[in-house]
Amino acid sequence: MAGLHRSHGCGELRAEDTGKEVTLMGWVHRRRDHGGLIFIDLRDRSGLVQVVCDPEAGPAFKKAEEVRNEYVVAVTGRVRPRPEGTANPKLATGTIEVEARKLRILNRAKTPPFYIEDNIDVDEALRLRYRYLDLRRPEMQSIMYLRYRTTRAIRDFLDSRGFWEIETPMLTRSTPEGARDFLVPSRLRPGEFFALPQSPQLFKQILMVAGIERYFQIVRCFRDEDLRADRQPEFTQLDMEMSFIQREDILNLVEELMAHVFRETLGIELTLPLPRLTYQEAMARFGSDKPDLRFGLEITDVSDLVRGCGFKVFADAAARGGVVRGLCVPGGASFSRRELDELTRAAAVFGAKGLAWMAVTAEGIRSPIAKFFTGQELQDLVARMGGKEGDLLLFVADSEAVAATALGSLRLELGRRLHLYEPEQLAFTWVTDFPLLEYSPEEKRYVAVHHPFTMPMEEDWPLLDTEPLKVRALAYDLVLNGVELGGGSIRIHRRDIQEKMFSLLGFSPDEAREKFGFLLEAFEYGTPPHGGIAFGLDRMIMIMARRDTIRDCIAFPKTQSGTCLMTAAPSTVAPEQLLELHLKTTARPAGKLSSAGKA
RNA sequence: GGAGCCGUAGUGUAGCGGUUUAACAUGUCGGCCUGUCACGCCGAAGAUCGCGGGUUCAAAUCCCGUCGGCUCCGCCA
Repeated sequence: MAGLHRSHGCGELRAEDTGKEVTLMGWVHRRRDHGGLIFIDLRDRSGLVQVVCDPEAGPAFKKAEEVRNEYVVAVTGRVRPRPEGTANPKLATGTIEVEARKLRILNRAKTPPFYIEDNIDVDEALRLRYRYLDLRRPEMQSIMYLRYRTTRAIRDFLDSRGFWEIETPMLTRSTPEGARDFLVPSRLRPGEFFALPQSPQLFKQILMVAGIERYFQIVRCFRDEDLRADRQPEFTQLDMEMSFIQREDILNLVEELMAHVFRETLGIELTLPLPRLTYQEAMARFGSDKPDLRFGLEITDVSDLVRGCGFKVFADAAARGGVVRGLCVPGGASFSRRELDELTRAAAVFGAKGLAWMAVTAEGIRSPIAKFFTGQELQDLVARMGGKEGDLLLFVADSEAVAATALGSLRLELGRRLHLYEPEQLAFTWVTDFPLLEYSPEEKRYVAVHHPFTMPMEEDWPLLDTEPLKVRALAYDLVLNGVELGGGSIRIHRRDIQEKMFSLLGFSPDEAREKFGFLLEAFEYGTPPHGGIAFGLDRMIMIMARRDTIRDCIAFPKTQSGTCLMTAAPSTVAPEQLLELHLKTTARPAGKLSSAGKA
């Protein structure tokens, strides 16, 4: 490197730079050796440029013969226009090239196990094992850059609205409720453990007691649960909390935040206000508490129409307090037997015991169950569901919850299959008025749908004593394209309501003090009304980058089994380390992970 | 905890109706080549068919187990 100073990024050079003497540093993307003339596509973070090594131009040519893909090199030369007819319109730098005078090999490279370019078709395990090569690919770099620009836009916006970013502990206390904790043993306190935070929930509320008024944090959170395409054991939240506000204030602020972020990062203007659905509506119409509003295909309830019908499955479901609901699939009458079987299987995954269908044809209704209905009943069903010739009516008869979720998942499957939406579309919606409580059969008690500090809606307070399951919470989720981006609530700041809540959750005052003592104590010293929200940043980036998994939006993600293929973590540790921590394991460790380092 | 899909040269695939020199593409290495940009042409090397066991005269191929990856259910206040 001595004496060499990088003057430009490879991708920055343009026709205006013609004649300039430049020094570039980057990776050899490709070498085209014509014997007497060598082309090198040189790549760095900014892009690609063609370097020409001509024996006449200097000693670079000799060096270029040694060069291989992914070698790190420095090139000094002059920018010149490409000869007539040799411009490359596919490259931003395609009208010019750099005539290399000097070329220095800064580092050699082994041949990489996959191409360093976009749209590669390799096993994801290989990409994860060689993540540093994967991240060298332009599409991955652009996601990392998008992620950085997004957090910067968030910070800019919240700063302009008077929010302070404050850090909260990573080593904290295990609290009941919620996901499984990751535990960290305390060396100094034998037998005791810290937990990694599932979210900074309690701390941010205490910051409100502390008079911070407006807090945010872009913060790592940890949940020891099974992974999914959109779930990692460690993930990043945008966490916010505000004092002296009401629900509307938070929703409005978040809408402006989203509008700012999408404008600054993607140049997309959102139309405000964002749509809103209540939980009830979302479940009834879309069969989901995170409905994908990029397309219609709404669910229709026909329970009343089939109550007395001759088809026992429907009539019984309606009579026993269940529901019969359906979807009208445009053009679905042409589905094959096999496609119908697939849909039935898809519905079964979510607990539906069966899927009934009726095809609307020119000759009338074609269906294995048509014979159980009168002509009038069939006519009413088709009319209610808006069926037209060529459509397919699908029905699920079950409890309300099963019918809703089964049809909700069918709806998504059909939306995808029938291309009912453009993948590019962005459909935000708020879902509000979540139930405060749900009943847990395993624990035989009520559990909080959101969390134990969520404020019930004031008009439902009387129901707390009579029908707690009907109480709605001042809780809200922001949903984008069927993905839950985040959720929050107005918090309880009144002691009597908090005590009521604990008693509904089955905690005695002593238990509540034992589990949440520090928060309850803080609340006794003058708590402002407050509320907040938290967003899954990884998921947000996933949608913005139009990816199918958050693994693509995290620099170093874990596999579905929670391991890191690059570092081979987790691993066993030295016996002395365990001894120091006063730990003894009862497990035989699983098979060793193979890692790049050991290969 | 459960269901499904996948695992064959560095990479992506074919072969799976049991007997093949395990094929193709690409990459790699060597040679030739002064306007290519997925450069081209010629040649070469490269595979314990994820691992273990079983069935059989014979297994990449069939069976069982196991490991790893992915998707989903449960789980994720």
